[in-house]
Amino acid sequence: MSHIAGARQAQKQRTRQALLDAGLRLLEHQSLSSLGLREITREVGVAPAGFYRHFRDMSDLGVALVSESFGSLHAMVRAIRGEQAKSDEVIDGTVAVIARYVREHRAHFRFIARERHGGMQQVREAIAAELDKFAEELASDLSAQPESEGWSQEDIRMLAGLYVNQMVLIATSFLEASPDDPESEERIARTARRQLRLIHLGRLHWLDG
Amino acid sequence: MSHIAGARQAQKQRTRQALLDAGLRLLEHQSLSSLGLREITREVGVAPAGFYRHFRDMSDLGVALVSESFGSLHAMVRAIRGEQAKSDEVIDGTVAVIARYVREHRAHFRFIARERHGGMQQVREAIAAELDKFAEELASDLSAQPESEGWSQEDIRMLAGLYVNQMVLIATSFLEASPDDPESEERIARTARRQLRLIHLGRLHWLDG
DNA sequence: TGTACATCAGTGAACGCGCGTTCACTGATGTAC
DNA sequence: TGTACATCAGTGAACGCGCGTTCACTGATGTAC
Repeated sequence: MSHIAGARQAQKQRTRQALLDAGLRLLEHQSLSSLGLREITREVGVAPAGFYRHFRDMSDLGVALVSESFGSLHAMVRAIRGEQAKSDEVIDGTVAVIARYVREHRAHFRFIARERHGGMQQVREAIAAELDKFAEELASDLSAQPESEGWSQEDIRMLAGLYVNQMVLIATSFLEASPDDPESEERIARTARRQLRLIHLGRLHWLDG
Repeated sequence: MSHIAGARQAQKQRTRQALLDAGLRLLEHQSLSSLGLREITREVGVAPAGFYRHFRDMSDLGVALVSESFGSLHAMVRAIRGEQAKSDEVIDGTVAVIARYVREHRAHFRFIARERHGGMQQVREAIAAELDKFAEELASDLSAQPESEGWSQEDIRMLAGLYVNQMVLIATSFLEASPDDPESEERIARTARRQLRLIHLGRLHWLDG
Protein backbone atom coordinates (compact mmCIF):
# COMPACT_ATOMS: atom_id res chain seq x y z
CA MET A 1 0.00 0.00 0.00
CA SER A 2 1.46 3.28 -1.02
CA HIS A 3 -0.78 5.51 1.09
CA ILE A 4 0.08 3.83 4.39
CA ALA A 5 3.51 4.76 5.64
CA GLY A 6 5.51 1.76 6.68
CA ALA A 7 8.88 2.16 8.36
CA ARG A 8 10.48 2.57 4.96
CA GLN A 9 8.12 5.32 3.75
CA ALA A 10 8.43 7.11 7.07
CA GLN A 11 12.22 7.11 6.87
CA LYS A 12 12.09 8.39 3.31
CA GLN A 13 9.83 11.23 4.40
CA ARG A 14 12.22 12.12 7.20
CA THR A 15 15.18 12.33 4.80
CA ARG A 16 13.17 14.39 2.36
CA GLN A 17 12.21 16.79 5.11
CA ALA A 18 15.83 16.98 6.26
CA LEU A 19 16.86 17.98 2.73
CA LEU A 20 14.20 20.70 2.65
CA ASP A 21 15.20 21.98 6.09
CA ALA A 22 18.87 22.04 5.19
CA GLY A 23 18.10 23.83 1.94
CA LEU A 24 16.08 26.50 3.70
CA ARG A 25 18.85 26.97 6.28
CA LEU A 26 21.52 27.32 3.60
CA LEU A 27 19.39 29.84 1.70
CA GLU A 28 19.70 32.41 4.47
CA HIS A 29 22.69 34.06 2.80
CA GLN A 30 22.39 33.00 -0.82
CA SER A 31 19.84 32.42 -3.53
CA LEU A 32 18.51 29.13 -4.84
CA SER A 33 20.40 29.29 -8.13
CA SER A 34 23.76 29.45 -6.34
CA LEU A 35 22.91 26.70 -3.85
CA GLY A 36 24.59 23.36 -4.61
CA LEU A 37 23.18 19.88 -4.44
CA ARG A 38 26.30 18.66 -2.64
CA GLU A 39 26.04 21.52 -0.16
CA ILE A 40 22.64 20.25 0.92
CA THR A 41 23.48 16.56 1.10
CA ARG A 42 26.66 17.38 3.04
CA GLU A 43 24.61 19.38 5.56
CA VAL A 44 22.15 16.51 5.99
CA GLY A 45 24.80 13.79 6.01
CA VAL A 46 23.68 11.70 3.05
CA ALA A 47 25.53 10.80 -0.14
CA PRO A 48 25.14 13.30 -3.03
CA ALA A 49 23.46 10.67 -5.18
CA GLY A 50 20.78 10.25 -2.52
CA PHE A 51 19.36 13.64 -3.47
CA TYR A 52 17.89 12.12 -6.64
CA ARG A 53 15.70 9.73 -4.65
CA HIS A 54 13.69 12.81 -3.58
CA PHE A 55 14.08 15.59 -6.15
CA ARG A 56 14.78 15.74 -9.87
CA ASP A 57 16.99 18.82 -9.43
CA MET A 58 17.33 22.02 -7.40
CA SER A 59 14.36 23.77 -8.93
CA ASP A 60 12.23 20.77 -7.99
CA LEU A 61 13.32 21.25 -4.39
CA GLY A 62 12.62 24.96 -4.79
CA VAL A 63 9.03 24.33 -5.83
CA ALA A 64 8.59 22.05 -2.81
CA LEU A 65 9.88 24.86 -0.58
CA VAL A 66 7.32 27.23 -2.11
CA SER A 67 4.48 24.88 -1.09
CA GLU A 68 5.91 24.54 2.39
CA SER A 69 6.32 28.31 2.77
CA PHE A 70 2.79 29.11 1.67
CA GLY A 71 1.46 26.44 4.02
CA SER A 72 2.59 28.52 6.98
CA LEU A 73 1.42 31.70 5.24
CA HIS A 74 -2.12 30.41 4.88
CA ALA A 75 -2.30 29.79 8.59
CA MET A 76 -1.53 33.46 9.05
CA VAL A 77 -4.07 34.56 6.47
CA ARG A 78 -6.84 32.63 8.13
CA ALA A 79 -6.05 34.47 11.35
CA ILE A 80 -6.65 37.82 9.63
CA ARG A 81 -9.75 36.74 7.75
CA GLY A 82 -11.39 35.40 10.88
CA GLU A 83 -11.70 38.85 12.41
CA GLN A 84 -14.79 41.00 12.06
CA ALA A 85 -14.12 44.40 13.58
CA LYS A 86 -13.89 48.07 12.70
CA SER A 87 -11.31 49.00 10.12
CA ASP A 88 -8.66 50.45 12.45
CA GLU A 89 -8.63 47.26 14.47
CA VAL A 90 -8.43 45.12 11.37
CA ILE A 91 -5.47 47.17 10.15
CA ASP A 92 -3.65 46.99 13.47
CA GLY A 93 -4.33 43.28 13.65
CA THR A 94 -3.15 42.68 10.10
CA VAL A 95 0.16 44.44 10.67
CA ALA A 96 0.66 42.58 13.95
CA VAL A 97 -0.01 39.22 12.29
CA ILE A 98 2.42 40.01 9.48
CA ALA A 99 5.08 40.95 12.03
CA ARG A 100 4.50 37.71 13.90
CA TYR A 101 4.59 35.65 10.72
CA VAL A 102 7.96 37.09 9.71
CA ARG A 103 9.32 36.57 13.22
CA GLU A 104 8.17 32.94 13.37
CA HIS A 105 8.80 31.92 9.76
CA ARG A 106 11.69 34.17 8.88
CA ALA A 107 13.49 31.65 6.65
CA HIS A 108 10.32 30.74 4.77
CA PHE A 109 9.45 34.33 4.03
CA ARG A 110 12.99 35.30 3.11
CA PHE A 111 12.95 32.47 0.59
CA ILE A 112 9.70 33.73 -0.96
CA ALA A 113 10.88 37.35 -1.09
CA ARG A 114 14.20 36.38 -2.66
CA GLU A 115 12.90 33.90 -5.21
CA ARG A 116 9.73 35.79 -6.17
CA HIS A 117 11.74 37.54 -8.86
CA GLY A 118 14.75 35.21 -8.70
CA GLY A 119 16.62 33.23 -11.30
CA MET A 120 14.55 30.03 -11.54
CA GLN A 121 11.48 30.21 -13.71
CA GLN A 122 9.61 27.26 -12.25
CA VAL A 123 10.03 28.62 -8.75
CA ARG A 124 8.96 32.13 -9.81
CA GLU A 125 5.86 30.67 -11.44
CA ALA A 126 5.00 28.60 -8.38
CA ILE A 127 5.21 31.70 -6.17
CA ALA A 128 3.18 33.80 -8.62
CA ALA A 129 0.47 31.13 -8.69
CA GLU A 130 0.27 31.04 -4.88
CA LEU A 131 0.08 34.82 -4.59
CA ASP A 132 -2.60 34.85 -7.23
CA LYS A 133 -4.63 32.29 -5.34
CA PHE A 134 -4.18 34.39 -2.23
CA ALA A 135 -5.47 37.51 -4.03
CA GLU A 136 -8.49 35.62 -5.35
CA GLU A 137 -9.43 34.49 -1.85
CA LEU A 138 -9.03 38.00 -0.52
CA ALA A 139 -11.17 39.35 -3.37
CA SER A 140 -13.98 36.99 -2.44
CA ASP A 141 -13.73 38.15 1.19
CA LEU A 142 -13.77 41.79 0.17
CA SER A 143 -16.81 41.44 -2.06
CA ALA A 144 -18.82 40.16 0.92
CA GLN A 145 -18.17 43.39 2.84
CA PRO A 146 -20.61 46.33 2.82
CA GLU A 147 -17.83 48.72 1.68
CA SER A 148 -17.80 46.87 -1.63
CA GLU A 149 -21.39 47.66 -2.54
CA GLY A 150 -21.58 48.96 -6.10
CA TRP A 151 -18.05 47.77 -6.96
CA SER A 152 -17.35 45.88 -10.16
CA GLN A 153 -15.68 42.49 -9.98
CA GLU A 154 -12.65 43.93 -11.74
CA ASP A 155 -12.24 46.74 -9.23
CA ILE A 156 -12.52 44.34 -6.31
CA ARG A 157 -9.81 42.21 -7.88
CA MET A 158 -7.70 45.35 -8.38
CA LEU A 159 -8.09 46.26 -4.71
CA ALA A 160 -7.25 42.72 -3.59
CA GLY A 161 -4.07 42.82 -5.67
CA LEU A 162 -3.13 46.12 -4.10
CA TYR A 163 -3.63 44.70 -0.60
CA VAL A 164 -1.67 41.51 -1.32
CA ASN A 165 1.26 43.43 -2.77
CA GLN A 166 1.15 45.82 0.16
CA MET A 167 1.19 42.95 2.63
CA VAL A 168 4.18 41.36 0.92
CA LEU A 169 5.98 44.71 1.02
CA ILE A 170 5.22 45.13 4.71
CA ALA A 171 6.53 41.64 5.44
CA THR A 172 9.67 42.43 3.44
CA SER A 173 10.21 45.59 5.49
CA PHE A 174 9.97 43.59 8.70
CA LEU A 175 12.43 41.09 7.30
CA GLU A 176 14.93 43.85 6.64
CA ALA A 177 14.41 45.55 10.00
CA SER A 178 17.80 45.96 11.60
CA PRO A 179 18.14 43.48 14.47
CA ASP A 180 20.39 45.83 16.44
CA ASP A 181 17.75 48.58 16.56
CA PRO A 182 14.86 47.38 18.73
CA GLU A 183 12.70 50.33 17.66
CA SER A 184 12.95 49.71 13.93
CA GLU A 185 10.22 47.10 14.03
CA GLU A 186 7.81 49.50 15.69
CA ARG A 187 8.70 52.24 13.21
CA ILE A 188 7.98 49.92 10.30
CA ALA A 189 4.68 48.84 11.84
CA ARG A 190 3.68 52.49 12.28
CA THR A 191 4.35 53.30 8.62
CA ALA A 192 2.64 50.10 7.47
CA ARG A 193 -0.51 50.91 9.44
CA ARG A 194 -0.68 54.38 7.91
CA GLN A 195 -0.23 53.07 4.41
CA LEU A 196 -3.02 50.54 4.89
CA ARG A 197 -5.22 53.25 6.38
CA LEU A 198 -4.62 55.50 3.39
CA ILE A 199 -5.56 52.70 1.02
CA HIS A 200 -8.67 52.07 3.10
CA LEU A 201 -9.65 55.74 2.82
CA GLY A 202 -9.25 55.51 -0.94
CA ARG A 203 -11.51 52.50 -0.91
CA LEU A 204 -14.24 54.36 1.00
CA HIS A 205 -14.26 57.20 -1.54
CA TRP A 206 -13.86 55.11 -4.69
CA LEU A 207 -17.41 55.66 -5.88
CA ASP A 208 -17.64 59.33 -4.84
CA GLY A 209 -16.82 60.90 -8.20
CA MET B 1 46.64 63.47 -16.59
CA SER B 2 44.14 61.00 -15.22
CA HIS B 3 41.04 63.03 -16.00
CA ILE B 4 41.78 63.39 -19.70
CA ALA B 5 41.16 60.20 -21.57
CA GLY B 6 43.99 59.29 -23.86
CA ALA B 7 43.72 56.41 -26.28
CA ARG B 8 44.62 54.00 -23.50
CA GLN B 9 41.99 55.26 -21.04
CA ALA B 10 39.37 55.31 -23.76
CA GLN B 11 40.08 51.70 -24.68
CA LYS B 12 39.92 50.68 -21.05
CA GLN B 13 36.53 52.34 -20.73
CA ARG B 14 35.30 50.53 -23.82
CA THR B 15 36.33 47.15 -22.42
CA ARG B 16 34.74 47.95 -19.08
CA GLN B 17 31.50 48.90 -20.78
CA ALA B 18 31.62 45.72 -22.87
CA LEU B 19 31.90 43.69 -19.66
CA LEU B 20 28.90 45.49 -18.16
CA ASP B 21 26.85 45.04 -21.34
CA ALA B 22 27.71 41.35 -21.57
CA GLY B 23 26.85 40.89 -17.90
CA LEU B 24 23.46 42.54 -18.32
CA ARG B 25 22.75 40.43 -21.41
CA LEU B 26 23.66 37.20 -19.63
CA LEU B 27 21.48 38.13 -16.66
CA GLU B 28 18.32 37.85 -18.70
CA HIS B 29 17.76 34.25 -17.65
CA GLN B 30 19.76 33.94 -14.45
CA SER B 31 20.66 35.84 -11.32
CA LEU B 32 23.90 37.60 -10.50
CA SER B 33 25.04 35.01 -7.98
CA SER B 34 24.95 32.25 -10.57
CA LEU B 35 26.67 34.30 -13.25
CA GLY B 36 30.31 33.36 -13.82
CA LEU B 37 33.30 35.60 -14.42
CA ARG B 38 34.46 33.39 -17.28
CA GLU B 39 31.00 33.50 -18.83
CA ILE B 40 31.28 37.27 -19.13
CA THR B 41 34.86 37.43 -20.42
CA ARG B 42 34.06 34.67 -22.94
CA GLU B 43 31.09 36.71 -24.20
CA VAL B 44 33.24 39.83 -24.56
CA GLY B 45 36.25 38.01 -26.00
CA VAL B 46 38.89 38.90 -23.42
CA ALA B 47 40.99 36.63 -21.22
CA PRO B 48 39.41 35.71 -17.85
CA ALA B 49 42.23 37.45 -15.98
CA GLY B 50 41.38 40.69 -17.76
CA PHE B 51 38.22 40.95 -15.66
CA TYR B 52 40.32 41.95 -12.65
CA ARG B 53 41.60 45.08 -14.42
CA HIS B 54 38.05 46.45 -14.08
CA PHE B 55 36.26 44.80 -11.18
CA ARG B 56 37.31 43.24 -7.90
CA ASP B 57 34.68 40.51 -8.22
CA MET B 58 31.15 39.86 -9.47
CA SER B 59 29.43 41.86 -6.74
CA ASP B 60 31.60 44.84 -7.71
CA LEU B 61 30.29 44.53 -11.25
CA GLY B 62 26.79 44.18 -9.79
CA VAL B 63 27.08 47.47 -7.94
CA ALA B 64 28.26 49.15 -11.15
CA LEU B 65 25.19 47.76 -12.93
CA VAL B 66 22.97 49.24 -10.22
CA SER B 67 24.37 52.73 -10.89
CA GLU B 68 23.92 52.28 -14.60
CA SER B 69 20.34 51.06 -14.21
CA PHE B 70 19.31 53.93 -11.98
CA GLY B 71 20.88 56.36 -14.38
CA SER B 72 18.28 55.49 -16.99
CA LEU B 73 15.59 55.40 -14.29
CA HIS B 74 16.29 58.96 -13.24
CA ALA B 75 15.78 60.15 -16.78
CA MET B 76 12.32 58.63 -16.59
CA VAL B 77 11.57 60.14 -13.21
CA ARG B 78 12.43 63.62 -14.40
CA ALA B 79 9.91 63.15 -17.19
CA ILE B 80 7.16 62.50 -14.64
CA ARG B 81 8.17 65.25 -12.25
CA GLY B 82 8.23 67.85 -15.02
CA GLU B 83 4.51 67.63 -15.53
CA GLN B 84 2.04 69.95 -13.84
CA ALA B 85 -1.48 68.84 -14.61
CA LYS B 86 -4.63 67.53 -13.01
CA SER B 87 -4.31 64.26 -11.14
CA ASP B 88 -5.89 61.96 -13.72
CA GLU B 89 -3.49 63.18 -16.37
CA VAL B 90 -0.52 62.80 -14.03
CA ILE B 91 -1.59 59.23 -13.29
CA ASP B 92 -2.07 58.31 -16.93
CA GLY B 93 1.27 59.91 -17.77
CA THR B 94 3.04 58.12 -14.94
CA VAL B 95 1.80 54.70 -16.02
CA ALA B 96 2.70 55.45 -19.64
CA VAL B 97 6.22 56.53 -18.69
CA ILE B 98 6.72 53.40 -16.59
CA ALA B 99 5.55 51.25 -19.49
CA ARG B 100 7.95 53.02 -21.83
CA TYR B 101 10.83 52.71 -19.39
CA VAL B 102 10.35 48.96 -19.09
CA ARG B 103 10.08 48.61 -22.86
CA GLU B 104 13.24 50.62 -23.51
CA HIS B 105 15.35 49.47 -20.56
CA ARG B 106 13.99 45.97 -20.07
CA ALA B 107 17.32 44.40 -19.12
CA HIS B 108 18.17 47.14 -16.64
CA PHE B 109 14.86 46.92 -14.88
CA ARG B 110 14.84 43.14 -14.83
CA PHE B 111 18.22 43.29 -13.14
CA ILE B 112 16.92 45.69 -10.48
CA ALA B 113 13.77 43.64 -9.85
CA ARG B 114 15.71 40.39 -9.58
CA GLU B 115 18.54 41.63 -7.40
CA ARG B 116 16.50 43.92 -5.15
CA HIS B 117 16.00 40.97 -2.83
CA GLY B 118 18.65 38.76 -4.37
CA GLY B 119 21.60 36.88 -2.97
CA MET B 120 24.32 39.54 -2.90
CA GLN B 121 24.24 41.88 0.05
CA GLN B 122 26.27 44.73 -1.47
CA VAL B 123 24.03 44.80 -4.53
CA ARG B 124 20.88 44.69 -2.41
CA GLU B 125 22.18 47.59 -0.34
CA ALA B 126 23.09 49.62 -3.40
CA ILE B 127 19.56 49.18 -4.79
CA ALA B 128 17.94 50.00 -1.46
CA ALA B 129 20.00 53.20 -1.22
CA GLU B 130 18.96 54.29 -4.71
CA LEU B 131 15.28 53.60 -4.07
CA ASP B 132 15.54 55.50 -0.81
CA LYS B 133 17.05 58.49 -2.58
CA PHE B 134 14.26 58.27 -5.11
CA ALA B 135 11.61 58.30 -2.36
CA GLU B 136 13.25 61.31 -0.70
CA GLU B 137 13.14 63.27 -3.93
CA LEU B 138 9.51 62.35 -4.48
CA ALA B 139 8.70 63.38 -0.90
CA SER B 140 10.16 66.80 -1.50
CA ASP B 141 8.07 67.13 -4.67
CA LEU B 142 4.93 66.04 -2.86
CA SER B 143 5.37 68.46 -0.01
CA ALA B 144 5.35 71.36 -2.48
CA GLN B 145 1.87 70.40 -3.71
CA PRO B 146 -1.32 71.97 -2.31
CA GLU B 147 -2.74 68.50 -1.50
CA SER B 148 -0.05 68.15 1.15
CA GLU B 149 -1.15 71.13 3.22
CA GLY B 150 -1.37 70.18 6.85
CA TRP B 151 0.60 66.96 6.36
CA SER B 152 3.44 66.01 8.71
CA GLN B 153 6.87 65.31 7.27
CA GLU B 154 6.54 61.69 8.37
CA ASP B 155 3.24 61.22 6.56
CA ILE B 156 4.61 62.73 3.37
CA ARG B 157 7.54 60.32 3.57
CA MET B 158 5.10 57.47 4.15
CA LEU B 159 3.12 58.46 1.06
CA ALA B 160 6.28 58.80 -1.04
CA GLY B 161 7.34 55.30 0.00
CA LEU B 162 3.93 53.97 -0.96
CA TYR B 163 4.18 55.58 -4.39
CA VAL B 164 7.72 54.36 -5.04
CA ASN B 165 6.84 50.80 -4.09
CA GLN B 166 3.73 50.99 -6.22
CA MET B 167 5.72 52.24 -9.20
CA VAL B 168 8.24 49.42 -8.84
CA LEU B 169 5.39 46.93 -8.68
CA ILE B 170 3.78 48.39 -11.79
CA ALA B 171 7.08 48.18 -13.65
CA THR B 172 7.45 44.57 -12.51
CA SER B 173 3.97 43.75 -13.85
CA PHE B 174 4.88 45.23 -17.23
CA LEU B 175 8.07 43.20 -17.22
CA GLU B 176 6.10 40.01 -16.68
CA ALA B 177 3.43 40.86 -19.26
CA SER B 178 3.19 37.94 -21.64
CA PRO B 179 4.76 38.92 -24.96
CA ASP B 180 2.38 36.68 -26.91
CA ASP B 181 -0.71 38.50 -25.63
CA PRO B 182 -0.72 42.01 -27.09
CA GLU B 183 -3.56 43.07 -24.78
CA SER B 184 -1.87 42.12 -21.54
CA GLU B 185 0.09 45.38 -21.42
CA GLU B 186 -3.09 47.44 -21.71
CA ARG B 187 -4.78 45.32 -19.04
CA ILE B 188 -1.88 45.91 -16.67
CA ALA B 189 -1.87 49.65 -17.39
CA ARG B 190 -5.61 49.78 -16.67
CA THR B 191 -5.20 48.11 -13.28
CA ALA B 192 -2.16 50.23 -12.47
CA ARG B 193 -4.04 53.47 -13.20
CA ARG B 194 -6.89 52.41 -10.93
CA GLN B 195 -4.56 51.50 -8.11
CA LEU B 196 -2.81 54.86 -8.33
CA ARG B 197 -6.17 56.63 -8.45
CA LEU B 198 -7.32 54.81 -5.34
CA ILE B 199 -4.16 55.82 -3.50
CA HIS B 200 -4.69 59.39 -4.70
CA LEU B 201 -8.24 59.36 -3.30
CA GLY B 202 -6.89 58.16 0.02
CA ARG B 203 -4.45 61.03 -0.06
CA LEU B 204 -7.22 63.60 -0.61
CA HIS B 205 -9.17 62.34 2.41
CA TRP B 206 -6.21 61.72 4.74
CA LEU B 207 -7.00 64.66 6.99
CA ASP B 208 -10.80 64.21 6.97
CA GLY B 209 -11.17 62.27 10.20
C1' DT C 1 61.11 65.89 -33.90
C1' DG C 2 63.57 61.86 -31.95
C1' DT C 3 65.03 58.81 -28.37
C1' DA C 4 65.04 56.18 -24.00
C1' DC C 5 62.38 54.69 -20.38
C1' DA C 6 57.87 53.90 -17.65
C1' DT C 7 53.23 52.47 -17.42
C1' DC C 8 49.68 49.24 -17.49
C1' DA C 9 45.52 46.86 -20.15
C1' DG C 10 45.22 42.62 -21.72
C1' DT C 11 47.45 37.64 -22.32
C1' DG C 12 47.86 32.72 -21.81
C1' DA C 13 49.19 28.97 -19.21
C1' DA C 14 48.78 26.75 -15.01
C1' DC C 15 46.80 25.45 -10.40
C1' DG C 16 43.83 23.01 -7.31
C1' DC C 17 39.05 22.36 -6.41
C1' DG C 18 34.29 21.18 -6.00
C1' DC C 19 30.65 20.53 -8.94
C1' DG C 20 26.43 17.46 -11.01
C1' DT C 21 25.55 13.08 -12.62
C1' DT C 22 26.14 7.85 -13.56
C1' DC C 23 26.34 3.36 -11.96
C1' DA C 24 26.43 -1.11 -9.90
C1' DC C 25 26.02 -2.15 -5.14
C1' DT C 26 24.02 -3.27 -0.32
C1' DG C 27 21.04 -4.43 3.10
C1' DA C 28 16.92 -3.35 5.64
C1' DT C 29 11.96 -3.45 4.86
C1' DG C 30 7.94 -5.41 2.66
C1' DT C 31 5.22 -9.23 0.47
C1' DA C 32 3.46 -13.90 -0.81
C1' DC C 33 2.63 -18.27 0.48
C1' DT D 1 5.22 -18.31 12.43
C1' DG D 2 8.84 -19.17 8.94
C1' DT D 3 10.92 -18.95 4.48
C1' DA D 4 12.09 -17.24 -0.18
C1' DC D 5 11.98 -13.53 -3.06
C1' DA D 6 11.16 -8.44 -4.45
C1' DT D 7 11.62 -3.69 -3.60
C1' DC D 8 14.09 0.44 -3.23
C1' DA D 9 16.39 4.28 -0.06
C1' DG D 10 20.79 5.25 0.45
C1' DT D 11 26.02 4.22 -0.80
C1' DG D 12 30.59 5.16 -2.55
C1' DA D 13 33.57 5.46 -6.23
C1' DA D 14 34.36 7.37 -10.50
C1' DC D 15 33.86 10.62 -14.52
C1' DG D 16 34.74 14.76 -17.06
C1' DC D 17 34.25 19.62 -16.62
C1' DG D 18 34.44 24.47 -15.89
C1' DC D 19 35.29 27.35 -12.25
C1' DG D 20 38.06 31.59 -9.82
C1' DT D 21 42.52 33.10 -9.11
C1' DT D 22 47.81 33.64 -9.67
C1' DC D 23 51.60 34.92 -12.29
C1' DA D 24 55.19 36.43 -15.25
C1' DC D 25 54.69 38.18 -19.81
C1' DT D 26 54.00 41.47 -23.95
C1' DG D 27 53.59 45.37 -26.55
C1' DA D 28 51.07 49.57 -27.46
C1' DT D 29 50.55 54.07 -25.31
C1' DG D 30 52.36 57.81 -22.57
C1' DT D 31 56.14 60.83 -20.66
C1' DA D 32 60.57 63.34 -20.09
C1' DC D 33 64.16 65.51 -22.09
